[in-house]
Amino acid sequence: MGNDGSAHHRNGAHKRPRLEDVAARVGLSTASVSLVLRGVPGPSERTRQRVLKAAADLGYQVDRTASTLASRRSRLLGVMVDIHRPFHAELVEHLHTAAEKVGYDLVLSTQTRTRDEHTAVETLLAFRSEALILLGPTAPADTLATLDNKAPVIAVGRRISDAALDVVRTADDDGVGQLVDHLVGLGHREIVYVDGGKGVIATDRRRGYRTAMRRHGLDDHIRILHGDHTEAAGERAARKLLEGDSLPTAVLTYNDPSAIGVLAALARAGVAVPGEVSVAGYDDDALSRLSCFNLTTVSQNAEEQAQHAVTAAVERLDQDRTEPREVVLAPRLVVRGTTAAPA
Amino acid sequence: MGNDGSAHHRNGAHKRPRLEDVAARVGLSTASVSLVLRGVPGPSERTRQRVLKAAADLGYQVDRTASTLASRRSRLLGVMVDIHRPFHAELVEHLHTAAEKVGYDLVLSTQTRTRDEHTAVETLLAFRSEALILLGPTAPADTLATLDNKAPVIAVGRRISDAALDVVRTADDDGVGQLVDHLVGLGHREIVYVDGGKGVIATDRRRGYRTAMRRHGLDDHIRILHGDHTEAAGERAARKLLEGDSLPTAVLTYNDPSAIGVLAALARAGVAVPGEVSVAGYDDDALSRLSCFNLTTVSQNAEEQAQHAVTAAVERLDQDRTEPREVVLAPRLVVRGTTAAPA
DNA sequence: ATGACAAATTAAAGCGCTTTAAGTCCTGGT
DNA sequence: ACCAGGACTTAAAGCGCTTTAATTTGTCAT
Repeated sequence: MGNDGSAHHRNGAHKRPRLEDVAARVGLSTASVSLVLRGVPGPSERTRQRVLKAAADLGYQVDRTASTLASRRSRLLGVMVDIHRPFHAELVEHLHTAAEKVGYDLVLSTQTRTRDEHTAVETLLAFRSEALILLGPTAPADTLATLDNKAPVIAVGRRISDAALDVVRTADDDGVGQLVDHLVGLGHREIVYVDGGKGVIATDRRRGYRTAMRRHGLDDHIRILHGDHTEAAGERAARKLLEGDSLPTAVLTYNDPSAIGVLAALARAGVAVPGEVSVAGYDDDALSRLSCFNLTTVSQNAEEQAQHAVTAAVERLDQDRTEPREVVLAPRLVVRGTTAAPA
Repeated sequence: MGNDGSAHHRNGAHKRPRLEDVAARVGLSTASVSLVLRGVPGPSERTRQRVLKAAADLGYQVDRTASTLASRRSRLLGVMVDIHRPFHAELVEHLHTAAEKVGYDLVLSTQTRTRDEHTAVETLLAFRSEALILLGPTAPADTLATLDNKAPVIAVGRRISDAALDVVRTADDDGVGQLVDHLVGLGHREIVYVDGGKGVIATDRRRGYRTAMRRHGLDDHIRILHGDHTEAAGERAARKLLEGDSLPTAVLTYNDPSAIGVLAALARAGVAVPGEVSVAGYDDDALSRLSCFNLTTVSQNAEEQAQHAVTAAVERLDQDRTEPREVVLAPRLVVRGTTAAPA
């Protein structure tokens, strides 16, 4: 059974039903059917019911391309993501619900190792995205500004200086500051920071560390180790620490993978965490939640960022806001098992 | 500087240029411009150059919606992913390059906790995807078969019985078999398997374990512990093992997170890996590559799967293949540091 | 010059929908 | 009866492109 009538796509057997087919079925014009299907007031209740039924019977589904063309609106928000980043996955999830609430749809385009930001964005524009939500864009500010002329750009997760763009991000310096506060509150003074290299975000986090240490009068304890965004960097930094005379009582890192690296190196050297040394990361990766790490970290609140990004887009599109706006959210400290009072 | 001329989207300042604008600029018809821009032979070389230049000057970019409508082809492959799964990210990356090579574009739609497969697929259809590449679909076979009537469906990563669908997957049973072979080759006999619960994939892997054990005459050593796809399941299983009289010499798990759970529980109990017990996972997650785990596992070869999926789609669309085809690839054993000869 | 034929170009008809202006049909008041 | 006005419905003009058939232009042999 079940081998008849399937896989006949090619032979023009049945193309997808059009508005006209539905209209013919109920003996009305396509205009009426369109009205009903879009929920526009006008058609009588009886007509509504008949059209809805006919559409359902035929399995009618509106053709986005046609309706976009006709209405001159796609009601589409283009989202550029890096599909390899778990945090982006979370953002996308919330972007979907936020967008749906205001009647927009999302079209995703990802950058990868072999597909750059530019390509990803072009794709979004080719789909007639009305606004562009860029997650963690790395393009220079003026490139983004140019892009903004084609469609409102909302940059998420990164500070952009000197560009009249909408930006939604968390205060990275504040996040690291919260970590420092947390550790100092526990009694730590020798708190080392493993850096994240160049890049706006790394810069902000580094500054956050410096500022917070100074605020606590720990200027003399400021110590920054070279690093990047990888686990390997964390390991290297930890080994460097282990070579020294005495260990600090706490290590902060640029991000979670780096913290995992620190954790691994310390474990290998038999250093107890958090017994002898406290460790904390940043980003609240899925990684950090693994019970074997149970890493204290900082969460960026994806939901809130997504919500603000969509709101920003809608304000641009439907409420003709024209002034750029920067939304800076406070990150949230997530205390888990790798931080404790010093011995 | 730089505040004039930006953010004027709203005031109808300059809409995106149309074919007609380019045509007007070079004094030709839109037909010619269209021909040139699509690389269709016909226009003279001189015309070609002039059109190309004009298009570049105006920053013209074709409007996909219009051209899809007019040509009755979208040249779009709809890809349903679960954006939270790292492996899907890898697949998407390779799907992009594979699709580009054959002149297709990808449109992505993700399922999430709040957005089910059905919604994701409807979105793909609304964009007029010509074929649907579904990564790890969970819908029942007949649902997929129905869908296949609207557009060719290629299911990736999951076995589908009794449906005339294209399927691309790796042989899960073979993968686990390779792990068993590897361990037996090292001298192991007491090899336990931590199950992945219900689901086609879990079933296949379990069977692979059973079959391989029998093949090695280890029928009496077959032991399957209850589990699922989570780290927590691995931990529970390991604790159960630790409660027993004697530990097995090796533990295989349904997937990598579960193996990580096993690793964590063993570490906590002071059991050396791979000294006392060897452990292996499945999937070659980014997780398993972390140096602190360095987990022996099985890789699914994303690139090859992506390539086959795109090929399958193209065969359906452009070479009117109508017979369904199942491509079963051999997974690849990845030996890392958690497996060794038993003590 | 002239006609034949190839090369280059274009007019015009859609694609499947939305939208606006223009109907059509009732109802009820006068 | 007749008309105003409201409630529905629809004809028709696109949206920005592709594509086919037809037209124009150019080239050459006669």
